[in-house]
Amino acid sequence: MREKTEFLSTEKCREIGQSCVCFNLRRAARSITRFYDKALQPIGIRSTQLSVLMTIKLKKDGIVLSKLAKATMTERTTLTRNLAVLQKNGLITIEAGEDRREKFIKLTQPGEETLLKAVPIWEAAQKSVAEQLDDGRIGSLLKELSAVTSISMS
Amino acid sequence: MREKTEFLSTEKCREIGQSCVCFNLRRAARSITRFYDKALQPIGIRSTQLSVLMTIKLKKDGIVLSKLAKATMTERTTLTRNLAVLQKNGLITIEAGEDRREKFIKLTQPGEETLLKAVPIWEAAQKSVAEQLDDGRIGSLLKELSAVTSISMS
DNA sequence: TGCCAGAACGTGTATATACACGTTCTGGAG
DNA sequence: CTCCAGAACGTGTATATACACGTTCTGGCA
Repeated sequence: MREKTEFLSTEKCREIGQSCVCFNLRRAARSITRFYDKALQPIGIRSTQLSVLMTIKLKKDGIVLSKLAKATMTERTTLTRNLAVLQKNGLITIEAGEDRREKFIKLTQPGEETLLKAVPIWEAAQKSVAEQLDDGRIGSLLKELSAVTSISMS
Repeated sequence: MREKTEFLSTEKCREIGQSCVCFNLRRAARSITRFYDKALQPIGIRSTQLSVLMTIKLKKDGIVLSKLAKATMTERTTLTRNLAVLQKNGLITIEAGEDRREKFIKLTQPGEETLLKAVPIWEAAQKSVAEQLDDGRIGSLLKELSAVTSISMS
């Protein structure tokens, strides 16, 4: 067992920084989030909230918390906190189900109206992104993101 | 000005959810972060912290906070908080520069050692991701992420 | 019927993120 | 030299994220 002179070259660091899927994905997410959030600012919601509202809207008569968590692929406890904000702002209601363990999430009227106002804003933002990427690249990007999302923890 | 019966179809919602770059990027980022974080758990750092340490390592004699923020594309005030954790855990030092407005960030010895231990872990995680995506797709993914990251706020 | 495994959920704690606003400091214009 | 515009940074506040742990409740088994 002789002493090894371990050494981490700056080259190696640079290579890791440039190729790390996690870092590059997180950085892109921060950037795109700032972009969408700024666009949504006039109607007082953020991109995360929009995606939650959209997912709730998919179910006519409300959706159970844990189902919503599964649909958005958010940690359940994260979603609990996110929903609390939406409830505070009057965009959703949270009520106990018949099975009293369950929480039913529903859109309120203001929630519906916010969604309506959000759609053209979202479309403009999405269009802007599509234009700033080469056309067609959004399709392959989404496909690759989907693959990343379903990476298993084995 | 007649009353419009505004209506948001579930079809539209589904389409938005499936094509929204922001939502899909954030979701993928959450997923990949969980993956890398779990891998890094044995050495007590997270993926975000690893990328910060790596970026610091790129500069021999420390780096000024705002430069580091630019390099990692993190909000400066976000980085301030992230660095506080690394400092608390003894991985970096933060000291005032000659220009007393500036803060110099440097790796400590434990910080260096943590980086060394992180490299093989990172390589294994990255390799695992590469295998679960089709080969070559990482390259195009990184290219598209780079394009997304540089989207302008115009 | 009584009981318990498991489902569904909340809370405590910690990190990550960003905007608005305030503070300190430097360098140069006058 | 004085003063101030701008640089560099911190703090308050709010949202987003996730793990560990605890609580409540349901349905089925003995």
